[in-house]
Amino acid sequence: MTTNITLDEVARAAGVSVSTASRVISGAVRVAPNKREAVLQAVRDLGYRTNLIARGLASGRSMSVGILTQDISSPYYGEVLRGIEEGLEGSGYSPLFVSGHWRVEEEASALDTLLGRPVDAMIILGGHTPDERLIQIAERLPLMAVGRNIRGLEDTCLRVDNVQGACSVVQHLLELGHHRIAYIGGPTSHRDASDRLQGYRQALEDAGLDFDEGLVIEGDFMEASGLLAVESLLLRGTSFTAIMAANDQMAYGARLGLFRRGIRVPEDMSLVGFDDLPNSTFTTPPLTTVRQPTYEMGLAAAQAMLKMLAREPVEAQHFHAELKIRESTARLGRTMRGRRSVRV
Amino acid sequence: MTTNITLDEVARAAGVSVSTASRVISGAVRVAPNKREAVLQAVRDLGYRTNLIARGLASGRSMSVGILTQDISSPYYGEVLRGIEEGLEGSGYSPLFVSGHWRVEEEASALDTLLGRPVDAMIILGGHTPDERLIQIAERLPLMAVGRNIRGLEDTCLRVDNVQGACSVVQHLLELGHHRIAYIGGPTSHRDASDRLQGYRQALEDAGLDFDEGLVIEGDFMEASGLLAVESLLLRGTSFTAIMAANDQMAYGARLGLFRRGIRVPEDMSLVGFDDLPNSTFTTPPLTTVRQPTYEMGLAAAQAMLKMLAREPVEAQHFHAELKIRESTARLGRTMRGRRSVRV
DNA sequence: TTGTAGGCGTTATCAC
DNA sequence: GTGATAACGCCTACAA
Repeated sequence: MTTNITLDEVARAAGVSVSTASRVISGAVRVAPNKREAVLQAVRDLGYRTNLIARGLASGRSMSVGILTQDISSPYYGEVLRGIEEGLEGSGYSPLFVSGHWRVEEEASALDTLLGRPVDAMIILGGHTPDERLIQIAERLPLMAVGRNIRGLEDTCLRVDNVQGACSVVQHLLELGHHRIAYIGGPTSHRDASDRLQGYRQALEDAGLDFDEGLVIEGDFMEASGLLAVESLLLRGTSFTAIMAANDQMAYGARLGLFRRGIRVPEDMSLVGFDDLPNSTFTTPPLTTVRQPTYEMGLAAAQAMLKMLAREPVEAQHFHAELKIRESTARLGRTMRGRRSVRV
Repeated sequence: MTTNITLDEVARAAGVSVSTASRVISGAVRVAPNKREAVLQAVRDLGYRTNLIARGLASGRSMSVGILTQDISSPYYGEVLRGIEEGLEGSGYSPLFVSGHWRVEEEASALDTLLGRPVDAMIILGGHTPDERLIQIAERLPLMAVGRNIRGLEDTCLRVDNVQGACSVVQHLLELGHHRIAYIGGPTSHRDASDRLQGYRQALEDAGLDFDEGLVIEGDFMEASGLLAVESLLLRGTSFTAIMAANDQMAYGARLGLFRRGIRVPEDMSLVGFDDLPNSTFTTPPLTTVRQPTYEMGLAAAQAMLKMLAREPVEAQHFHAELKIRESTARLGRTMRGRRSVRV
């Protein structure tokens, strides 16, 4: 039990009524300068702090926004969270983070937690919650989504074009002379994963190349699966000169798998990721990847949400995925003399 | 404005009083089975959800705990946050994360935010907030700290022995035959940093080796500073055969710096980090480092805090730092033939 | 401009 | 067991 100073005591100390004290604290309304000072003085003296719970009940606004993320320690969403935090800075709203771990039931209970608080608005990061549920929630409070597309709420969904991003990777590799590009995909249930795979296929098709099932393998977006994927690909015996992973984490795993086999990147094998995690600048070699403006999207989501809370209209925003060419990709054949076979 | 179903409506629908409805919802007290069922039915029918704000006001407990972290996207604290989340699971308490970014004023306002909500308890992760302030807060509500030591509150501070951890690194390197061990430290204002430096010095002393200023350089715990540190060390012209970084992030940077110079790890140079970030298993080569049980500490912090909330006594807990020997360290001289000079 | 009083949704304290 | 009713701390008409 936290027996705090209440507005009542402040008012008494300042010799004014609670309402006057309230007005001073809340700011907006005009109050006589002398009384205002008296109140502020009392606040300082007593160390008063507005009880946001009480204010929330009285005003009907909790001054908190719910953020449904999938993993609080995810390097990918971490950047988005940072952007959201930044965007909320100084707005008076506090973020309330809950994690869904990509499991529908867990997301559902996390959403219930947020609705039960209740929060004034929500930002949804990815996840598998059905569109219907989100639309339902959006009817009751401002809702923004990052990294997913909700049919009917397109304007409040912040996404990058994963198809295009994946295309640009393939094009880059093709330009470097690679024709046999292995693909380590994400879980097919995941929208980003399917979009990126689609980009890979489309770019190959555009280049007049056949899609080869034998070059594709499915991972789960985690490092270990990238490692295993490389092992599997090598065991298959099909030849390839570049690997494209559907995200950076799997690319890290793939990198290690190649390292274990003594296959050099990029001399023997080009490697590309997707996401441009903070770490990708510092891998050895730095990873060619696709940068999504995750921080910016978090920031934009927060700002758009604040607009909605202020009943201002928000319009659709587009974010571009940008290919970051670093040192994990190289022209095919340039170092052919030192090249080892990638066949096992 | 979220016009929600209220207890009142539920009670009316169930044909009972609000008090009875409240009792059913809250659980504890006994209620006639038939009325209980009627209430639960009404809850389902109307889709009632307890308003935690109102409950908080009435009960004096907000059922939320404040977590002061430094960076919501920090890979190090991320693990702790995950542990805390897990530890709170099913307890009814929700975590409220705020970030201080290692800046005293920002931490102070973050703490104010938490106190103003108000939260029922707090967990402090690192930071530079003065001990006095934390002690002051701890008098009003249960408080646990991870990664810092508050004089007078030792029992509620979860830490690992950084000195010992750093010692074990040096010992490992000495055993491998390294005598010239460069050290990339963290900011001196940082307690973990000074402890680790102390461990480095102490281990050298114990081994009868002189401490060489020229082998030590100060970074800021970020990757880029590790890269710069390697550059500086090489420019100094002093020779060394191993690098010990005060955290993994700087070790990543150092790794890249060495890579750029064509210095191989571990053939030409052994490299050790500290923290065992999730990524360190997947760098090339996997990094020898010191594992701190961060997830476990987060979990333990949450559990201890729940105990305190239940007015149960908590006792001091000790966590051990464990040297994880991986592939970035090797015996000196073993690959001497292929060795390049590390002098520039 | 200021104060009084009612209400926000729930829990807690009483009687019954 | 159950049901009125008074808090909880604040905001906000409404009246002065």
